[in-house]
Amino acid sequence: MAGVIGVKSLELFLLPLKPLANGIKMTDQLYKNINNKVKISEEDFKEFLSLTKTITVKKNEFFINEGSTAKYIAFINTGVLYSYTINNKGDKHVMQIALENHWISDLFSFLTNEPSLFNVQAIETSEIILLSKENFEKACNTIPAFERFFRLLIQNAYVSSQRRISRIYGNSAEERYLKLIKTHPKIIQSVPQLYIASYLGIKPQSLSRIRKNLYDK
Amino acid sequence: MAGVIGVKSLELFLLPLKPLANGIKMTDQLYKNINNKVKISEEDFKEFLSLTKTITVKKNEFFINEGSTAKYIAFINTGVLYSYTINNKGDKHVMQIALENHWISDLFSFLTNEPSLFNVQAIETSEIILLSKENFEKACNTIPAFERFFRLLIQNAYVSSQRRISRIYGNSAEERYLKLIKTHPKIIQSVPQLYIASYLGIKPQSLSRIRKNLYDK
DNA sequence: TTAATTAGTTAACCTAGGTGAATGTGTAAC
DNA sequence: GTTACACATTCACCTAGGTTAACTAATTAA
Repeated sequence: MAGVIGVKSLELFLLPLKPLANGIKMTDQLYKNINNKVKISEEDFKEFLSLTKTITVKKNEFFINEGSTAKYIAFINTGVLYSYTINNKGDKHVMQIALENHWISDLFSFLTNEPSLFNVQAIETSEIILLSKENFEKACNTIPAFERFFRLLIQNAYVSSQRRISRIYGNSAEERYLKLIKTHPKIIQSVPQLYIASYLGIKPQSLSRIRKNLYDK
Repeated sequence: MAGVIGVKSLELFLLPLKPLANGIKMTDQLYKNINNKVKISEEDFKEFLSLTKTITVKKNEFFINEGSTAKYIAFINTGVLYSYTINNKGDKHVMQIALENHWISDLFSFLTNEPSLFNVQAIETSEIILLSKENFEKACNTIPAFERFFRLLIQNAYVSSQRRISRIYGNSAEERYLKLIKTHPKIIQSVPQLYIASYLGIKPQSLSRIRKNLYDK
């Protein structure tokens, strides 16, 4: 499969996890992210944290490989990851771009243990907090707020994919591009344009042209 | 909102539910549909059935109105329903077409009690089995197999919307049309072409042209 | 530091699908 | 019945985005 050659899978890098330099600040971001959706006590959060491990994914390293089961769900502390499929014609399609303070995984594979349909890869070296399937279930069973949180996460993933279909059908590529950079301005600096183009469903040349038209105006 | 005028909402028709003529056969289909995913005992199924009510939705009647909360999830015994949004430009986009032996609702609204983003309407007079939110929760709490079944239903809805995005990005309208009628041949007889076109993300004229090209070959 | 890749831009040309308008067809309403 | 309206087809023309290819940055590897 094109692109996979020469890049080691994350699995190899999982065990040697190093303690964080700025541990407090980073988990703070995760705490806010969760607390934004469900109210959790600090004790519950600490218990949850003990179930996670924080690792560094190097640029272009794989977090999930298409065909293997997604064993983790990840919260991005710093950095950017993206997920994509390669269809039977050999075209790559970016499905998700996940910036700092967002979650990423192949949720379906993670939940069902079925082989993943996506590759998930780091766009830049990123620090991510991992929750394994096993500990995910532990957290859901022992901390009711987390069960609720993850249910919301899944629901939101579903809704945003529905919204994306509506956007594809109802808006031109230019409109979708403008919407994207308006809601996620950081994406321009941190994500190569060819991935943004793919996410929007167009070719890199077309995105170039669209940008030219926009800035000529 | 265009299309809504003169068509009564389902809510008005909910109470006078009539007993089914061919009750046994119909619930049989539902039993198979559930049992296909999770193994349930006949007693559990009967308990589940007692939580549902079967009604008739007349042609063009609304099952869910955009903006109001989806109070029910429906299993289609006979007939066809479809869901759609109307975006801010006034364009209608068909999001789901649900034939006999399928489930339909606005899952997000149903699960969260948020206002629905979709209209769900009967394409032809249909006989549907309804489960209310209240009884959905009862079923999930008292019958573990049902909790599992509905979790699977939600997961599948999510995956199929992801797959749809891949299909839109990687295939031409003609390819998507061929794929659709191959997997759901019944759709041609029971769904007006303009809805099929909208579901595929193209205009009715374009679908006509595509069909012409196909059958000229 | 340089060679080799990978990413981005531009331009000429092509094509799938959109648009608008005319025409036909089936079916519901009176 | 016939009037009306919603659906389908066809055609001529238009346009957003694809394709190919040449050229220029940027990165990365050696």
